[in-house]
Amino acid sequence: MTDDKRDKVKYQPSAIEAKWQQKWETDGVYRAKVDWNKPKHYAVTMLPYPSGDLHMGHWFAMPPSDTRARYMRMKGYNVLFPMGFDAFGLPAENAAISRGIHPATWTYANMERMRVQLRTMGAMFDWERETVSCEPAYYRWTQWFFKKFYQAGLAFHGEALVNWSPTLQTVLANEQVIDGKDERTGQPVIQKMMTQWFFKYTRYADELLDFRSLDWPEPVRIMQTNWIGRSEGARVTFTTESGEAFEIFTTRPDTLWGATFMVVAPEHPLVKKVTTPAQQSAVDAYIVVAASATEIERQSDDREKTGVFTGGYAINPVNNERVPIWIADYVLITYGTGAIMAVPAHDGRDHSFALKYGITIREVIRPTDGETAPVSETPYAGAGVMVNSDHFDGTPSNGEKGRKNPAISAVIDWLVEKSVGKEAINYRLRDWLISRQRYWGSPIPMVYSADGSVKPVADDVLPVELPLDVQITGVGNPLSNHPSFIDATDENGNPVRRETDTMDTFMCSSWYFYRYLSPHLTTKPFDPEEAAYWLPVDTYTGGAEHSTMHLLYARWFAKSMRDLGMFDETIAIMKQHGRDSDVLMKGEPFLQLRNQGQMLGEERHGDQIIAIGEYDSDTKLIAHTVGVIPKEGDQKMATGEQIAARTGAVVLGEIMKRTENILTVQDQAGRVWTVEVPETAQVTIPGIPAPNTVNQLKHHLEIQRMSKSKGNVVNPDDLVKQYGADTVRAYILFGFDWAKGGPWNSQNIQGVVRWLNDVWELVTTPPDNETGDPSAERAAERSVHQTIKGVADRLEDFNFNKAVSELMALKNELRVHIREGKLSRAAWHESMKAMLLMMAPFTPHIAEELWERMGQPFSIHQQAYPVYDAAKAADDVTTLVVMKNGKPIDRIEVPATISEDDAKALALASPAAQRVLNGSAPKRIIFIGTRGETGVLVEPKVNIVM
RNA sequence: GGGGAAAUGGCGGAAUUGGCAGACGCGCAUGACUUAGGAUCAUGUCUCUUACGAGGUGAGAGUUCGAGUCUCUCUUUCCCCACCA
Repeated sequence: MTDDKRDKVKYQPSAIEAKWQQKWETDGVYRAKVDWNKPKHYAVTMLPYPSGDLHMGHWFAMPPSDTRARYMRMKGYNVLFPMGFDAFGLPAENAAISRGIHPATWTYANMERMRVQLRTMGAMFDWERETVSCEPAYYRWTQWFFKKFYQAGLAFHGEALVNWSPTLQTVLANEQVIDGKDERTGQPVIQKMMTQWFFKYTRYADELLDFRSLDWPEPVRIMQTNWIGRSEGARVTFTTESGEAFEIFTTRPDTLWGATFMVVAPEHPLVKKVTTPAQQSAVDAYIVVAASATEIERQSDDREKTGVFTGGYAINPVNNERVPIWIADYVLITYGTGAIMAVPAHDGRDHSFALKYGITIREVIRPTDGETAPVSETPYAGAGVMVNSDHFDGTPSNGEKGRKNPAISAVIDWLVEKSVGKEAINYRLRDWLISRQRYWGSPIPMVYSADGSVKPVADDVLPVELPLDVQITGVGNPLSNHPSFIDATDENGNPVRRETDTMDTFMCSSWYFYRYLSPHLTTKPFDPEEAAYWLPVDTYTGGAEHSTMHLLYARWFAKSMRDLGMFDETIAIMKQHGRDSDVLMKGEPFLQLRNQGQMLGEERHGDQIIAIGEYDSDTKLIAHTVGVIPKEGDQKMATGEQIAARTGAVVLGEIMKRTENILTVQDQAGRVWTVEVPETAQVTIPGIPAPNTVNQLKHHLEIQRMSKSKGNVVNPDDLVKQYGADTVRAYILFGFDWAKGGPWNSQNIQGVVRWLNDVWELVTTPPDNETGDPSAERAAERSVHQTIKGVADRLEDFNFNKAVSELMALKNELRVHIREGKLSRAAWHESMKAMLLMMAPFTPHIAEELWERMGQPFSIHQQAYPVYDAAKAADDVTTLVVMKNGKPIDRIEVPATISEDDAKALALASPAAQRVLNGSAPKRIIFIGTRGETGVLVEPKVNIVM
């Protein structure tokens, strides 16, 4: 290394990153302004909850989204990429309870810290549009939406089960309840009915099933479809012996004649009316037990299906048969009508219930083909013909649901004629329960008059402000204990009592991307002038865990807003500008959706294992005994080593991987062993009762979610300090499949450290030569243009890791040419410029710094993405792969313009082909190859079939 | 229980439409340079085989000239299930 180079300025992220972040901010480089002369791109990444510190999960979500947004900007779009905080929620109250800090103090302090941290990402957030959901200026409009929905009949009062802690006199979140007990106090939690506010979610159920205008991942569409859970069937009215009518929903009205008992949810109002004195105590006891289980537990098969006979009977309207009414917790009051007819012959759950309690099983659908076990043994849910069903006997039931099944169709018509039932569609989707009995949320802007009637507060007094002078103790609801909040007067001066429920925070996050458009507007939730230009969101990115709830709520909101005319003004302005407004009429907030995966904690070192057996090869052991040695078990480990020394046929080390019964074990010397554990081997795992199996060893090598309690949290601030934001960004983009996530690895980051150092070195060290080697310069130009296309294609598809790998490969190749002195200064200049432009979305700071050092005008982030030239990217030669039955046997360099016939001839003449053919004639010769844009053959292959 | 996804070298991952499996990195090995190296540079690095070759994408079957990719069965792991956000 020459002295000249040693004196050069090294790449020091800390010296450049803060400088450029400040410059970008002062120059307003990322301010997004409406400009009808430019195409727009509205990119949103799900806004964070201000939990305290920015964690790797935020870094994993945001910089990639930023990279994509920056790329779109360089492609010529006017890009809006805002940021905000979803600032209401439970953790703030938990902090208040455990640390005595007011939720507002805690939340605002967290946001202050996170803003600073967010800025270190070097993202193009337009901070002038920052939106914070817990500010009165924001939740004023959240309340306004509630009021509009209420006035339109979309909001209503209803009953719902909640987790109620009698000790704390408060409602608990599901996550606060563990094994039926409050996680904080360990006191029992029961399921209690409460009057709550709902939105009519199911009104849009069918429209929400339509994804035709959306570019969304298939799994999300499937999950939402299943979540909505549309099922076709019938509602049938049964009556009790005393004449009480009640409805059931069934998808199988064709099996009505096989209903040998009824099951109602323990919470069903009918229970009180039909329970006989003899059964009263058993029913009461069962209801108490059922109240302690959550819905997920109740639907779980881990629990045995239980139930109690009420003593009451219903009359089956189709045959006037007397059927017993049971209660069982597998029937949920929140689904359907909370009551079912049980047909044990043709439903699995009903079948096991009937067997357990000795209830009659009657076949009413008989399979027409094949041998089938009798229904007394196995329920039958397939196609067949109706039997034991009066005049319907012989009607074919084809196994389909709804009208597509002739048996169901015929029975429904008959039920209607008899006025005992009707065709019905049931949704698994329930109405949206938006009430929360919590403090730290937006108050619901409703008041109760003395006569018990309820009405919204007047628009001009919105927002109903959340009082700050409250004591958060964890007992009771602070708002219910706050007289000056509760007692109010209406616009006529009459005394009223305020609603003390606050809103589900999903309400806040259902419309924040409209508020970004005009966060300071005081007259409307959003400015139609801005909305007409920016809406809808073009690209929405975030975690897949929001697939069903948040995303469905936001879609519901958009459809409701559309139908309430809230986009009318916006649409009028769009039309003035000649923009297609149909996109808003679809009521879809996010046109394109992409999910990132989850960042996991660094792989934990697993426990040591000792495997004793016989060597099968130098690196493989067949074990007859396998034991786990806990980390703290040093003495035992010493014993293990002694055994190792004595017998030799021992492997002692850490499990790296397990596939079936094959363990990969790394010993302390770093050698990797394969340990096969036959079924006969004895496995000992401390803490797990014997006999143990090799499958249970999985717990000893698990990769874990990052969490403070597990002590595997990687702090992004430390990484930024150590490596710089660009390096952290680059590693996140390069080291993972973004859609999948994965475990953090602190070693792998070295790869991108070297990449950026190399780029720095290349750009800051111009070659001296005025002329270069033409073929090398052509090769460099070709690589640059292939990379321009490669990176762009990858970014379109959110394949960040492959995009970075192509940039690395380009750097590698250019470096070789430059080191060999084969690029002229001009060629170097051109290729470096293109490389920096391509890098700018990924590593914005170093790209800007080097751009400046090359004497280019500020800012690189206001330049266009390099233009791809197919002719310059074209290859002169390509590799022809010769295959035998699909397996490559030879490779031949050929001109890229080679014809199919020439390729076949060359392949057959190749030495490898001659050898495998050995004089015989091939069965077939298949040519595989596509012509690229320039007519050049891409990956030509010849497959010789023998 | 219901729903969704995933499984590729020692590790992260790549393979765009069914067409050269392992790109790009990490790590490791050997060498060079160095007072030094956790810097840098060079070379190598799926497995088996002395070689010729053969095999190989969680397991098993199938479709195909050709399967990591499509179909079926199975195993394992992760995520979501309505008051966490």
